[in-house]
Amino acid sequence: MTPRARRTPGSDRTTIQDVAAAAGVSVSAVSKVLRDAYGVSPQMRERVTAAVEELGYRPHSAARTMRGHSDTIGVALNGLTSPFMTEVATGISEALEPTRYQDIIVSAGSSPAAQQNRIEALLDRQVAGLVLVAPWIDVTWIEKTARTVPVVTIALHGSSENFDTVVDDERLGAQLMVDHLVSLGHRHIVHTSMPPAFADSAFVLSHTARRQGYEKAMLDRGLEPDIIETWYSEEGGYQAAVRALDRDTPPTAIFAGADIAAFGVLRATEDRGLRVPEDLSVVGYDNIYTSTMNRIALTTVDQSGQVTGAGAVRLLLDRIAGRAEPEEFVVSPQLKIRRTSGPPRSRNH
Amino acid sequence: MTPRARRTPGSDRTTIQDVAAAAGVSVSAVSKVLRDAYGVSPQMRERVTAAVEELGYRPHSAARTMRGHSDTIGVALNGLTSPFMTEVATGISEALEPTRYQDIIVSAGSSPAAQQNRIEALLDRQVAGLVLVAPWIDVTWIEKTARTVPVVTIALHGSSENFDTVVDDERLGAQLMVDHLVSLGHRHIVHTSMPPAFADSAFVLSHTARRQGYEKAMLDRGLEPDIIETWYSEEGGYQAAVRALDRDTPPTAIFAGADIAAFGVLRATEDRGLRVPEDLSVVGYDNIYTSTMNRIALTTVDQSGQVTGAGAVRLLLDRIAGRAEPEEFVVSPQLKIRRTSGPPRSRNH
DNA sequence: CTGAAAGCGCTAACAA
DNA sequence: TTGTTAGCGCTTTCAG
Repeated sequence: MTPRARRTPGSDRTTIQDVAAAAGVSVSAVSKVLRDAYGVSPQMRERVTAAVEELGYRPHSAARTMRGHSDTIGVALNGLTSPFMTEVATGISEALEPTRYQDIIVSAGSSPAAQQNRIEALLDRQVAGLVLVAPWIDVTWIEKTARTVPVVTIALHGSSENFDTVVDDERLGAQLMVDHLVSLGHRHIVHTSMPPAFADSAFVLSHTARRQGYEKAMLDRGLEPDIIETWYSEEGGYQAAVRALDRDTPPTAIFAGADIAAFGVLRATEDRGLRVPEDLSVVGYDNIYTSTMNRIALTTVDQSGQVTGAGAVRLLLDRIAGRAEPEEFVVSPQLKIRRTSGPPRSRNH
Repeated sequence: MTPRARRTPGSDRTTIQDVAAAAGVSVSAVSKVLRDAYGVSPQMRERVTAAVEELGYRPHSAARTMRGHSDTIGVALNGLTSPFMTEVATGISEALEPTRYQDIIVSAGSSPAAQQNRIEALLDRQVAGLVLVAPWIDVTWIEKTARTVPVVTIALHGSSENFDTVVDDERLGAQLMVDHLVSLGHRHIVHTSMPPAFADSAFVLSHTARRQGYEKAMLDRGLEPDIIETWYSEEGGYQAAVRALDRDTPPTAIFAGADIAAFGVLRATEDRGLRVPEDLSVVGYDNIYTSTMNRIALTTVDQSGQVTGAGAVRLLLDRIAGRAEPEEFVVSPQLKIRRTSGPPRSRNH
């Protein structure tokens, strides 16, 4: 029962061989018990379980993986800094809790090349499935990848062939917000956005869907869309606000594409001594924690990161189990009216 | 039945064998080129590289791992919700960028059992090293683990034997804050903390170090420490503030152990119509993004998550390279004086 | 119901 | 300098 001389690193590791020897059974028996495979007698199960317990045995993940048995789900985020991202990640982890899968997260960065690189690294690790959150990557590449491994994307709007998608209904969310502002009396509403991720594609990322929702909602009400393209960041929001407020006829409301950008807008109003919402209504999208604080009280749109993450997991597990037709899971947004929006001052007429 | 008929192991994957065949050389030659090992002729290198390129070959990570060649660093966080955590994680990723290692992150949860479980899962994946951020785990277990795999902890204060530590000098940070408040004229300063992680141990986690720093600083100035133990959360801060303000002689300043708790304190002041800092100074620790906003402008202590993460990587790589003696890397905190702290109202005597 | 044995893709002796 | 080959720890036919 002495395993032959080991010479590799990690020589003190308990292997399935050790367990088999201790239990006085074959390795395949141990393997079967471990995997709950069919055809093991209760007493065999018991002996093995006891040996596993006693030796503190844990299966070698890489060895399993080599036989095509990965129980790892890879999650690629394009950064940990956005609270929505982390909420999604938390939702994924929680949804995976009761399953045999565990997730590993990589922060993939925002450049397409870096993201692709990190995702390939995940693939090299033979993940059982992939969740791509707001992938800033050519969709044909995703389609190709999805033919090899189950994939579900989050925040990518469009009809996929080989992977599933989970999206917030951002067109609706943007519409809710425009409705809110219009009902307050606003006519000139600026939206801050950022450049589309894909040049010519049937797919768009969240921010573009928000922008489209805004455009349509404005047009539907006979109002003229007014979009300023910067970036979803505090500074981006600030820049956009400066540009909007420098105009001859500044807007009465600024609808930032993201809460973080709305904070930049807020900073611009403070710089100029404008009161919110009396002089300018400022609203966002995402409902991150900071927005809920009493001193901020930003009117925004909430999309549950928890629900989003959990939906992605459900779809992914389905797909791992064999489903091949693409599915889409749509999360409903919810308007959160707080104190940064109000009726415009009737400044003229 | 097998649900995953799609990916028969070996069917569509390009292996090192394929590359060898395509290049007309042996597998070991390919392996050597891939690993930049000694003893390959330039022309061999070129042929192999060309074949790798053409076939789009990528090494199978699990197979490498089985030969003891992991290039994965595991990072265990006890949650993604704390901005400091994510900043550290970002720092780690960035510091790993130029190396051959890549990090994978697991959100380990806050219960010791769950954390241990997730860390073991990382170990099963044969990581080359481990970064444990604020591990809420029995240190003897960490010591034991660290004898098997290189480990560095973040936010764990104490002298380790088998692993390295990166800490913010939180005792100093707390002292800076007490100094600041005292110099403003405060005498009665309440500190909000949370229960120590370890019952009897030479090790303490950040929050306990902050508390110790506060206690010592108060005592050094002949002032009486006044600690309320709740939790580092908005609600925890709120509860602590309620208890402090309900006293016969309420404090003139509350030093929350974390910014997030300070926000709860702020909410309590709003509930009671207290002005900050006129009626009460409120300060925190961490300098998270929200605290920097103009509308919050929380006085706090900054500890760079970037520097912390990068420090952890440096130590870990050193240790992987062979260093055995434990090292400690101390990050200096910095006081950020903003608008929630000011002189106490001279209400009486 | 149980066990022997053949690999999974790769690295590292060891030979040539 | 290059190639051959024996495993790493596990799963999985396929016999017993």
